[in-house]
Amino acid sequence: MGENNLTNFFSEYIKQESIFKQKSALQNNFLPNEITHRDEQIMNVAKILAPVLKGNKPSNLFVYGKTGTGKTLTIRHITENLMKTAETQKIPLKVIYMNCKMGKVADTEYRLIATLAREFGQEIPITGLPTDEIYSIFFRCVERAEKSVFIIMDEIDSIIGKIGDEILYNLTRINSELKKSQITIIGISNDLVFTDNLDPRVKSSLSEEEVVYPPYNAFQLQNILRERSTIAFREDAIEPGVIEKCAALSAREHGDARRAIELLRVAGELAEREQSKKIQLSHLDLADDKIEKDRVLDTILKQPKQYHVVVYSILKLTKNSESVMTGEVYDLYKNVCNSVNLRPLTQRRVSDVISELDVLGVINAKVTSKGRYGRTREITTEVGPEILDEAWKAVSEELGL
DNA sequence: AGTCCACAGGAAGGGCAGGCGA
DNA sequence: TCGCCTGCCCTTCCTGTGGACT
Repeated sequence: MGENNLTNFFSEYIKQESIFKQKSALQNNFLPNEITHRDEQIMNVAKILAPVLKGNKPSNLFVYGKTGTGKTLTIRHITENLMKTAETQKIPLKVIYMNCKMGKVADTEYRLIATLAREFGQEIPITGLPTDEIYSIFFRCVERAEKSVFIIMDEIDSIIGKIGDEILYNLTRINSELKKSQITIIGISNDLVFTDNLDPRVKSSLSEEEVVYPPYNAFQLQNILRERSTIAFREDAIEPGVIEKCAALSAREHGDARRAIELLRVAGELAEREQSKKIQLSHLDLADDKIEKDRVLDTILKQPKQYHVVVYSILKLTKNSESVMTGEVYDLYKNVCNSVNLRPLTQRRVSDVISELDVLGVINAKVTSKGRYGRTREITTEVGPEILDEAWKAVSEELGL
């Protein structure tokens, strides 16, 4: 492309009206004014938390629901409103939001409590203090603040899985020693059976109240998408039927609104890149593929090198035949390892790698018996051919083959 | 009915990194 | 800062097994 062409392209690009009016409305940290189809949950949570406005301690609360059911969104919505009211009424309230999945912030007991204490302006060394000390520092901070404190622990299942439930026990116990302040814990979890694995003492004190968020159905997703799209897109930027199809595609999975919104955003981006004036049904299909492709590629590339060799071997073998067996994969795997100077893992381990890849949804591996010819896994690749191609290219390149 | 293939997948332990308490 | 502990990856060794073949 010559220089003039390029200049033309850029000036044309500026002139071209964007499909988007406010793209941030489709970003996942967007906080809409109105939340659709969650009235019941919002009212329940609001009733549980409201006593704080009269100086009483609200019950601890647990919120369950699969991803994209509006848990984080509604809790943020409610607490923000609560804060406003508390401010005008001069009620001392502090809300701390923590996402427990964020590494380095809240992935150990020490860090988590330290993060909480820092919220009160307390300086805490990154390491070095005994955990007891951290607790008492935190305790003093809270007591000095003379406030009602809400601690929102999002994705709480992920830390409890990692560091155990003792931390929750300690946090709830602190409460009985506080005189001028009080702590209310709001746990948010994707895992519906999460509390079953908790220590009974923790369980009873923590899930004093529970609110469950069911998945959205296709109809509800449509409404949500409509609402967001009127903010996000120019008028008439969407062909009829697009919203309906987008909702249907996502409802088919498990009513994940986050995914539905992402799908619409990616479709919009693709439409814009094609310089199309409207989002069409075909853009949705492309977006669906793109998201899946990115997901698969992402998960593959995130794995260590050994896994790449296994994936490489599987992809190479499945080019010629529908399905392959563990043994074939392992033979090729060993050869490939030799040619890229990598010490091969044992078959036992590769067998585990294969089943891990299966769990990740990169491949399909089913144990079958071939009778006289043994028992093995039948490995197939279920994702589309163009995804395989990209994966193949990425992995080959990475291995230098 | 019995054999036997080609693995699956459990158990135990080695070795290593990274975090923890002192 | 250093040893200790823990969790993770991996190996070794092992037993288990569905069904085509004899």
